[in-house]
Amino acid sequence: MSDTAPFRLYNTLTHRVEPVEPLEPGHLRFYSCGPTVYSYAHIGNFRSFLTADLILRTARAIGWKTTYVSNITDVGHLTEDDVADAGGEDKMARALRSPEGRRFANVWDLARYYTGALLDDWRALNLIEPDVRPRATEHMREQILAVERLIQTGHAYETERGVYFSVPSFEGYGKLSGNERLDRLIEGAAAESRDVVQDPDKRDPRDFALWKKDPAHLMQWYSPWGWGFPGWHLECSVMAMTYLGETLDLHAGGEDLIFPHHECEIAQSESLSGKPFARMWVHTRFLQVEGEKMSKRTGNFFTVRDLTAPQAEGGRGIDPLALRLALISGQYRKPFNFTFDNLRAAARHVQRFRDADERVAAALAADAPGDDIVGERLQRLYRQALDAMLDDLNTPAAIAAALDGVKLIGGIGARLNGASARSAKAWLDDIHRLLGIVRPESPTEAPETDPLAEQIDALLAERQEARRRRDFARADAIRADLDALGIEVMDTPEGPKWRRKPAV
RNA sequence: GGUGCCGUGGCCGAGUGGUUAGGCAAAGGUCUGCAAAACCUUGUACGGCGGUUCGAAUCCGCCCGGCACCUCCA
Repeated sequence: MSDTAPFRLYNTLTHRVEPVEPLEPGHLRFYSCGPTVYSYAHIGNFRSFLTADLILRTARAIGWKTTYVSNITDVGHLTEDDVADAGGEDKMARALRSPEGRRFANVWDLARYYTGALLDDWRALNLIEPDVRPRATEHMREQILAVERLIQTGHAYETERGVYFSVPSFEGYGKLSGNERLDRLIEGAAAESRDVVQDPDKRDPRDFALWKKDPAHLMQWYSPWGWGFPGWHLECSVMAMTYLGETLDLHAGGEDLIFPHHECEIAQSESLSGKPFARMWVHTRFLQVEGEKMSKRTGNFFTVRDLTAPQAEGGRGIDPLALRLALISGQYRKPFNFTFDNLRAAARHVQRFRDADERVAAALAADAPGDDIVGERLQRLYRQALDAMLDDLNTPAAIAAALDGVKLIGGIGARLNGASARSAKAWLDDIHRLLGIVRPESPTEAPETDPLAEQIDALLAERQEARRRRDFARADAIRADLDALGIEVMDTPEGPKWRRKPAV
């Protein structure tokens, strides 16, 4: 694939869409900030993870090798401290005290549980498994060593409460976020009237914690500065450099991470290595839900499992692939409004892909003779989809091309001979590799047996018998009964088929 | 106050100087006992005001509006 357009992404650092140019040509080294595992991940988290996933899929589609690292933050960092309570609150500790958290013996147990839940959601949404999924708690030694080195080189200092990175010691602070002027920062922060607890011994208000001394924290490690825990920003620097080298090709995360998290990562990492930390930064815009900021208070807060769990288990029974498609239906960099209308459309689209896939499989089995009448056009459509993705992940355009292909396959109908079906199959495979929306990639634990299957089959048999007698009133009555059960019946040349009606 | 993203038809959402985006919803049609699915047909929109141009949704200026971030916290 040497004739492709360049892969271009918007680089927060330069404020421009520019070609992705791996240090080692054809090998993308990529770090994506993962979540803190103190509860179930929500759909906003997953929008960011999906951006990373699509970057990988696109890179692989043009034949690149990828090394993908995405961390799990399992250290209990502090919550925002609106109440000016001393030192804020450990997120893990708070989660442990919450109604959902009481069943866990301790914070470690809690972190382990929510890590598992994250991985389940990850697979359900067809996200590519990272090559390395490092955990902050498993890289304590590296973090402590990094702090020691920063102290030795004059980039950090110790106070009674912790160890801080000295922002004035790093010239480039602010180059990512544009927060380069101290007075403006202070002005803005003051305007927010946020009283955050400050360590009075800090030398500069911008200095940030590398290590916090806290004998009360539920997660503690012993360090040269006594018992405590690492600053939040540090883990990503350390784990990224451990697995990807001192300079990464690409670093991604949610837009909230631009400042201070990524700004601080740059300061630490470049002070440690003396080299550029990441060549390119990609940030995913926050989503809104039904036009509003997603928040628990307004009741428009959704975790992945709120939507995908079966209705019997309190979820909404939404196809995970429909959720995936809905979440990527807007470009990652634009404001995105997640609505149930979107979700409904996505569910239909996923169903169209699935139907096309099945139709093609059937045609493949039948293997009717004839020339390939779709291959060329499908190839062109794949090309369009790929080009769209290469252009700063233009998912709406890519999905449009994919839907055009589905329509093309549908339009062929019965004339889908063996040769055409082979082309269509190859096309669906390609589209699926690129966008991940055609089929589930990991086996679902629940087998596809519906508890009502027996009853449904009996009713369908009775209906077939009624139809044979041309007793259509009876047949339609049975259809209505099934409809009441949430079952949709479709009469096909091969006999009746049924499926559960979509949840949205 | 600073920084950044954005404003397209009923809705979602591409397009970035002149030629069809695509989808959802809606209406009509083909097919079907009826439905569903699939396919066909129907939509001339670009926040406002100026400017540049033969020509602007697309470039420039101003204005209006939306969203996000702004320190030790995800």
